[in-house]
Amino acid sequence: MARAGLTPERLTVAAADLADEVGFENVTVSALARRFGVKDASLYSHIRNAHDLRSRVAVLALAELADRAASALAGRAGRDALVAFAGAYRDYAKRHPGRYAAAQMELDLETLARSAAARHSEMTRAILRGYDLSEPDETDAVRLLHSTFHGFVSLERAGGFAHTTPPRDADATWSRTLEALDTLLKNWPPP
Amino acid sequence: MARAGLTPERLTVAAADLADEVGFENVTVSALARRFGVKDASLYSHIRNAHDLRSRVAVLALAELADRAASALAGRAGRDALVAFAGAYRDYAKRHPGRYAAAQMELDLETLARSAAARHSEMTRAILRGYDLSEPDETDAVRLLHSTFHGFVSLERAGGFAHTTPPRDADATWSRTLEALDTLLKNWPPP
DNA sequence: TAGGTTTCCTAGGAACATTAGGCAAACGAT
DNA sequence: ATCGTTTGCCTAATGTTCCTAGGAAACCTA
Repeated sequence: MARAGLTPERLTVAAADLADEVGFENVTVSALARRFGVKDASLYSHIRNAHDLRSRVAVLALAELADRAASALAGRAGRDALVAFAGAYRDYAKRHPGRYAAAQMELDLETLARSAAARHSEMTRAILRGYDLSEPDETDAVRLLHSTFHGFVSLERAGGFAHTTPPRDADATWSRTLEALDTLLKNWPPP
Repeated sequence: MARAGLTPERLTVAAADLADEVGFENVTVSALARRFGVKDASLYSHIRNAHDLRSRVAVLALAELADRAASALAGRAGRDALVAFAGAYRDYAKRHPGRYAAAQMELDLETLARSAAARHSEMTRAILRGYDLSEPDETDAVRLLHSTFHGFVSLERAGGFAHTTPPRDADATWSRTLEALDTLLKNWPPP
């Protein structure tokens, strides 16, 4: 019987694609095996278990997201950098809902350490160099930006902005939010 | 055989408690049946299916959260109101991680409409009355506050703030974040 | 081409989700 | 009280998923 050529990497990418198609919560070992035309048990030579598989998707997504953010950031500074970075973030979440959901998964500290999470922080810090903040304000601002981007994207995806009175386009709110954050970083309150 | 006295309400509360103890993703029909000492099948007279059960937990959590926020808000205005509201939000998430995770579940629009989601928006709007914003800025600010609170709590829980250099207490960042948001609302950028 | 390794298989068990149909407890009306 | 009706929990059964153990065939290497 011809072999399917499974590897942890191929499985991870396929699982990520599956997540984008049917939702991260529906990424199962069975579904993935089906996609490769092999039996469930065959996957266990390449991944430890279902949780391991999902973690790998999370790590992949974090890395991809960091790559896009890095590209967006290249050659920009200050407010431009902020807008580009945030745009890359939101765009990725829109295009890859399953991957983005994976990236939000609770990773154990070891996996988190091996992930691109640190790159995300560094990039956010790079943006802040265009403003005038010193520690610990910079760390606080990094966290605030992360929180706001993630919270916005997450609420938008959950339909939290759908039924408001008066109606208001999410894109419009997004630009205004970025303007507001820019203003805030320029007027960061003294201790 | 003595009856167990199951009702949708009791099941929902028990499922919410279970979520806080073992995590929302481990709330299963089987585990809940075990807790009541009945067979799995017995629950299906009271809930439609597993998804229905989890949605009910989500609706419960949203309502509880709205109640706490409302209490926190009572008699306060402006910056005080902002801090109290946000504190209630974060505190609930810390005390009830399973319920909070449930509240983040993607609800279908019908369930969302029957939930306390609208009360949350109204309360956030109430806070903003202490500042000087008019539409559509007010809607944008509501969304920004929601996003930031949710994003912060969500990242904090996922361990996103654990390993930063330099180290920085999450509580400290939280107070500074609220100060910053207060400043921002007082200096909301013109269109 | 023979031996060893890797890859995928079969077989099987445990947990969970769900449906169909049954019996007994609770309840309401006489 | 008792009779019928409703309701609540049961047994039984099916399908899905996760996972382990051990076997056979494909691939690699000497």
